[in-house]
Amino acid sequence: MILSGELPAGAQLAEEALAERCGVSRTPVREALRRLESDLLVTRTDTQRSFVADWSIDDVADAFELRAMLEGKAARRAAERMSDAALERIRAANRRLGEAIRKPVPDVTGFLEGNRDFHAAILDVAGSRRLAALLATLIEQPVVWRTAHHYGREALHRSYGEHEELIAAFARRDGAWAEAIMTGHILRAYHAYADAHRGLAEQSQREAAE
Amino acid sequence: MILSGELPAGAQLAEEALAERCGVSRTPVREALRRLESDLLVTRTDTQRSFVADWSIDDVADAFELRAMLEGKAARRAAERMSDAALERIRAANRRLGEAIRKPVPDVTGFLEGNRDFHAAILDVAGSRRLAALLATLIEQPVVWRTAHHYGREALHRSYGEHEELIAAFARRDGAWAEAIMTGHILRAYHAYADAHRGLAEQSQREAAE
DNA sequence: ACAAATAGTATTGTATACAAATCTCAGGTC
DNA sequence: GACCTGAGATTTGTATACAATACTATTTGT
Repeated sequence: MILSGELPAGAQLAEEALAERCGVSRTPVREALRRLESDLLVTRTDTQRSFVADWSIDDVADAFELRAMLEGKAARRAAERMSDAALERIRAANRRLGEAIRKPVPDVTGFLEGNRDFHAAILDVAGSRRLAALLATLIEQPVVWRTAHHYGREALHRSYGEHEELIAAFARRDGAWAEAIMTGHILRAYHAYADAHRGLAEQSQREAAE
Repeated sequence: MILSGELPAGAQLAEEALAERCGVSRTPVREALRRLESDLLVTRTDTQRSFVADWSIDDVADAFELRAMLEGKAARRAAERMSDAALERIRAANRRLGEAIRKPVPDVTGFLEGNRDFHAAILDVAGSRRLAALLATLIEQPVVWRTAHHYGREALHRSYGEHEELIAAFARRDGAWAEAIMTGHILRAYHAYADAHRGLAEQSQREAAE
């Protein structure tokens, strides 16, 4: 509900109300709220009231910056530990992603699935449960999720191309190269989002002026 | 209980049993288990049974490596945003730490408090809620907690000295310098732990041989 | 008119009951 | 002897009730 915007930023999340809305009791709602809070999607006041977190543009930059660092680190470790079997799995994920975006109408859902598999496979090879746990809290964020739908065809193809370059770095077991490409890959995604967001903000300003 | 070793690695954590042991109902026990699970202090099987996580030496290395990276990043950001007031707060924390270790019998608890304040102040100045959230899951770990008690007087003084050097980097607003010192500071703590741990392992092997 | 107090409402915390899933182990089969 | 099967015991998931806390709005005193 938060991701889809059904619950706007700042809305109070009363357990009872959510429970009724979802057709369950307060117990599972409480656990969900705790999890969302640890992901910073929900904030709590000092008196334990929950609200939908308000993601300022600075928060978004912050999240992307950290994600760039951690995914870069993961790519470096993955390159240093890459097996032939794992490399093939990563290649397969990017092939699927490539097919999705070459369709007459780009298949954004297919792109997202391939993208997820691609990054998950790298994280597996990196072999750090802790790194995986930290990244898990950063990747399923509202911003990441909404971004892809704003992508144009050329942005999708650029992602595919960067993935291919990562695969080249993995094939050579070059950790430094892999880290550099991955860091750039994430930061480019951030700027694509920031540009789109700026565009949207200006558009709503124009609308307000009319 | 996990930190003190009262619950050994691998022990099953049944909600009912813990609830009785702590004199509360299952509800708060469940929430605590979820939190500990997200900190990787507790693991769950695919069928939702909880056990005390087994921290291999590789897991410890993993945690320290990530902590070194993230605290290094925090130190860099802090140096770039440092105010005079914040710098004074950091200096005060290290003064307290210095007094604790100069006593006839080093005050380890005082050292730990000063150390915590020192690192917390840096994290505040770094100004990234997200970075703070990620680090929170890494710092209160069993290993970190037990390590300080193995420290000798010279190790405590070395920590104090490294903190002083960090303060010098902060005073000059030199992010790269601060990051380098902080990364080294954490990695040195890791190797101090690893050495002590190796010593303990050999000792228990000798005991088993008798 | 403004601030403090207070009563009533809303919300969260905890305990408990029962349902659903999982595990254990004895007994049977090949 | 190894492997399946199923009944009983354990354990977790969810619903619900009540207690404790926090919020809101009205009243009351200055």
